[in-house]
Amino acid sequence: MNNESKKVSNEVIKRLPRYYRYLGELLKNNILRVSSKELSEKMNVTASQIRQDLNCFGGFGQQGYGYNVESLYKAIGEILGLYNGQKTIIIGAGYLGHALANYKSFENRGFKLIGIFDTSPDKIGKSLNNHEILSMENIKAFVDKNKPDIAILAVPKVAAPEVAQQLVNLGIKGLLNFCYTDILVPDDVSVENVHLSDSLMTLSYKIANKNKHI
Amino acid sequence: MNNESKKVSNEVIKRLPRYYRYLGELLKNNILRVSSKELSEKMNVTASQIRQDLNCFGGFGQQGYGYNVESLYKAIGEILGLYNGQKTIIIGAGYLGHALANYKSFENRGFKLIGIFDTSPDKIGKSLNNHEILSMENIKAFVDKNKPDIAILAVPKVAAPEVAQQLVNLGIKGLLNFCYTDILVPDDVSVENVHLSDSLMTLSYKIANKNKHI
DNA sequence: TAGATTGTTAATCGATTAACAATC
DNA sequence: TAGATTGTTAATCGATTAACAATC
Repeated sequence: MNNESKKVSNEVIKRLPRYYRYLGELLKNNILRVSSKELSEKMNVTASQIRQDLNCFGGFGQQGYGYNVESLYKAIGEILGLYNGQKTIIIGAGYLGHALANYKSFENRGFKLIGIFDTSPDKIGKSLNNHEILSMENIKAFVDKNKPDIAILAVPKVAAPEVAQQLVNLGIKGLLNFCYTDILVPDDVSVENVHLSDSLMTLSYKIANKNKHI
Repeated sequence: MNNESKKVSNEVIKRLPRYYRYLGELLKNNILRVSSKELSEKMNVTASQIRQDLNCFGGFGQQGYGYNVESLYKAIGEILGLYNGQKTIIIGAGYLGHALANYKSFENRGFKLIGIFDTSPDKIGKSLNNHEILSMENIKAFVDKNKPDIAILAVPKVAAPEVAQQLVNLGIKGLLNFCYTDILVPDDVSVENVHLSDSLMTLSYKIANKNKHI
């Protein structure tokens, strides 16, 4: 579609949310302008990297002045697709599902929670953060009707591959996967994994090998 | 301490848990040996990368044969510090704290949950996965006595910096941070962040820009 | 032994940093 | 205008991949 775009590296993309967060803080503190140098000191990265990263998407700054905080904040939000009102469903109403359903940043960042699903009769029909927990039996009808953009997978690990497959078949194009398994999807579907075990093990490594890194 | 060790890059460290997971699967399926080529096909990485990564820590394979699954699995577990029985506490007994306290992989990977803390009188004294929720007022005494290795931060964002500081002052050397804020710690303390908002935004970007990546 | 596959060195590729002309 | 800071090119650094001798 956009034929002038060169490939933006994954490293850059992973840094965008962090820029967005720091700019949001500045905005909250009524700071109107920031230079790459100032921002780099706050964020503990190089000014050069910030300028390179931003210039993947366009020239947002002004020589001699720096960047307008508000307009850069909005531009990055735009790039991240946060103003698309992405409709989100949560699959699995266990503790993790509860935590996610009550997660404030959700709505704050432009995501709209539109449904929560589970298979357990104990949970179906109950209310969670103003949403009725729906039966997985109704998921097809729901997705056909409401066309969610993102599904958050918070089911037990064993159920993950089947549920993921089902969601992909129904046409969901984005999965946030909390299950401790890699999920195979077609090329036109995006998956982002949150593997708590991996984070915990990485931390464990760092603690165990701290002396080697000082 | 280990003066022959060259610095292991962060990229390599982040991949170790995934190797560990795949080797665990092989082991579960009674597969005794694996070559870097076979593993690379399963994991969708290059065989060269696997061999390079492993050789940061030693020669675990055997020419003409490949790797013994069980001994490599154990070796990586060792490297990750999973057999150190790392004592872990959870700070914050909200939905996220509940999800974490009930997280099975925890104990499966050698971490020992030894305490859960909260500030809310509603929660203190209640039981969570066989642990009594303790008051934050008692944290100093608890840490002094039980010397936990890892603290998982699952408190509201506003409380995060103060609580983190408190934990560091008490001598905790590892923090798993679920709060949406960067935490500043001394050099001898390790922090691993799990920023759900970041993952969600990265996913949002991928969905919004899918066409550019095919 | 012949075949397979490692460990390791060398080549390539990509990401980060530095430098500086352009320009506000 | 002079000073500041960007956008962008060039240099450096590091990570990934390829190649192959060593060896089981």
